[in-house]
Amino acid sequence: MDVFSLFEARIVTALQTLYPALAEDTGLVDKVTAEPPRDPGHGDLSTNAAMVVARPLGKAPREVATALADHFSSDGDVVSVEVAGPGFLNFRLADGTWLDVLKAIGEQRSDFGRAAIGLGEKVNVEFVSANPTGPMHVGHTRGAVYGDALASLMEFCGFDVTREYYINDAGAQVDVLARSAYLRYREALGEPIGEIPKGLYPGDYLVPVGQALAEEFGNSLSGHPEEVWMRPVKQHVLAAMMDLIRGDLAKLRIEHEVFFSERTLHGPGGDIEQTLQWLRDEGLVYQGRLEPPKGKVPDEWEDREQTLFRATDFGDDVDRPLVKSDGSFTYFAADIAYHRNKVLRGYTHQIDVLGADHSGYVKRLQAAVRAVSQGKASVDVRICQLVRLLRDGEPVKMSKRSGDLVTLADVVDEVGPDAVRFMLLFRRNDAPLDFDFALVKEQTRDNPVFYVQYAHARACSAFRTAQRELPGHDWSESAVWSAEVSRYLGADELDLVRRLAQWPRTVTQAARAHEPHRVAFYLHETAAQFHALWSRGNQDASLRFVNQSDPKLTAARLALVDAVRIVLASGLGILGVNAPEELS
RNA sequence: GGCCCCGUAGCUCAGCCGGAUAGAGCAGUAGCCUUCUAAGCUAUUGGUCGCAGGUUCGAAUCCUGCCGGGGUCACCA
Repeated sequence: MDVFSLFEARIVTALQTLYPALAEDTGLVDKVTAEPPRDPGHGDLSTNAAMVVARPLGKAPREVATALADHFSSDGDVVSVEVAGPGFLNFRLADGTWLDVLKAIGEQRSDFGRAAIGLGEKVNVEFVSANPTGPMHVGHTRGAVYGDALASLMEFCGFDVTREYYINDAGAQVDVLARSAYLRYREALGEPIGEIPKGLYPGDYLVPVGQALAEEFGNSLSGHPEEVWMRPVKQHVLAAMMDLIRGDLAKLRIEHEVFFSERTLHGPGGDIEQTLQWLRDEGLVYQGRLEPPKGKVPDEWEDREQTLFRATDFGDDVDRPLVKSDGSFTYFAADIAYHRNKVLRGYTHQIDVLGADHSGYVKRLQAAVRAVSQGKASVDVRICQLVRLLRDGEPVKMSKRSGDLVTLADVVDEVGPDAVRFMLLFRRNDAPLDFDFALVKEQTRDNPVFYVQYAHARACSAFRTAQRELPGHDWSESAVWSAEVSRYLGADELDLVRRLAQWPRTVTQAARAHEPHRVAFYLHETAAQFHALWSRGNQDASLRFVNQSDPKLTAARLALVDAVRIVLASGLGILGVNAPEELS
């Protein structure tokens, strides 16, 4: 139950009743908004309706507003309507309306706020897709958490979501990986290997892979040319790397439903060839030359005729090569085929979560999806900006060359999945982020993760307190909801209900914008309001949720506390953060 | 040089599809615990929303140009 969207619909209906000319205007619903005013002094709900329709009606905004106000003045849910400013309409809603919301929370519980805007539509969220050449490093973490939370958020809004991981297992880097693993295999057989040659992966994580290879194959792969061992080693090491990555993701509570292998797109008759043929049939491929990039020309620039995709027809800046000089397909050719594959699997809504270094890649992906779906599908490419790790206020240095990258596992093991997830989601994805170890591990209100979890734990503790101080009553979470909330809840409590009533609205807006950080901010603000209400009991014991002399009052207040708990748990659930019942 | 992202209080950042007097946290200042609820709360100081135009009833928000910071730029993945 979303009070605001409910009123939005009623206001539109009222407008069309008052002004039949508006019945034709189907765009009206999109333009008219009903939202909580920024200044609570303006009431509970404010609409721009009069200002939006005034011009097409040829009337003054305030005149329309007055007519609307009259229309709603006899409404039972409305206590007062006022025309304000240039033509705003400010509603003050009856307490009963808010108490209805509270009851709805008690009835719907974890389903409160769940929306149907997705209409079961299929959405594919592709995220992480880290190269399968080693463990995940911190740079991958943000995209991983963002993609997962976004997927959960959209599921909560009624989308049929698939979490997908694209495995880049087709390029030359995988051969390098196999060679690196082969070296470790020889090492495991007791051969001296000395320094890891340049160009191979030096990481220790390949040592166990070499040992496993030795166990599986004995020395049967030893002393043979690459043609003999490349296939089995590659297969083995790829599987091992994906296990490693899945393990890293599991630490963050992330699980993909689909792992899509790039390799399966290649080969005769494969998706890439089919896609290329299809593009040729559509006249979207041609042989041509590209201008060298403006500014500084790369040293190895070679002017040659290439097989090009007409990306500019679909909004890209230049046409893009599909075939490399050695005759193999470009990465982008595979990517077109991959996104076409997703379209053929029925995903008209695609979301790609990429790292900051891929920002230049956005337009060509959108062009690709537009082309292969003939405009029927679209992809929203979300770029996650860099995370800077801080320890004692100093940036943590990460050198790729020396191999001392900070891994995802290092960070999660140190601060825990809850803190990592919340901190990364407590910021817009497209803004850079500082991750301060000291702050994230702190257990004070300065740490937003802790602050929200503490609010949840406090809510739970109120029930335990009731049990202790008022024994003999049923203080289960289901029992308190039979309380007479209308009789016992005061103005400050209703203010908290007003905030809880914004939860459904927050959810749908965050989902539409693909911005899970809005959920995190909402939770933080809700926690703050709850903490404030709680603390009134420090000054005045009669304001405490648990009142030893009045079980009925206690029950009513605990219903509210439970509602807070439900919404906090629901939001934390979407973010993939635990909602602990008590803090240790 | 092209493209993308960012520019809001001393610091870190929100600002919902354009909405009313631009918000929060930190830092600063002034308060609240011999803990049934202080891992918390209350009050308060502080801003030419990078600059200049445009669109309109109304712009931090949309458009254009500039300034500053970051990323990226045939064939790598």
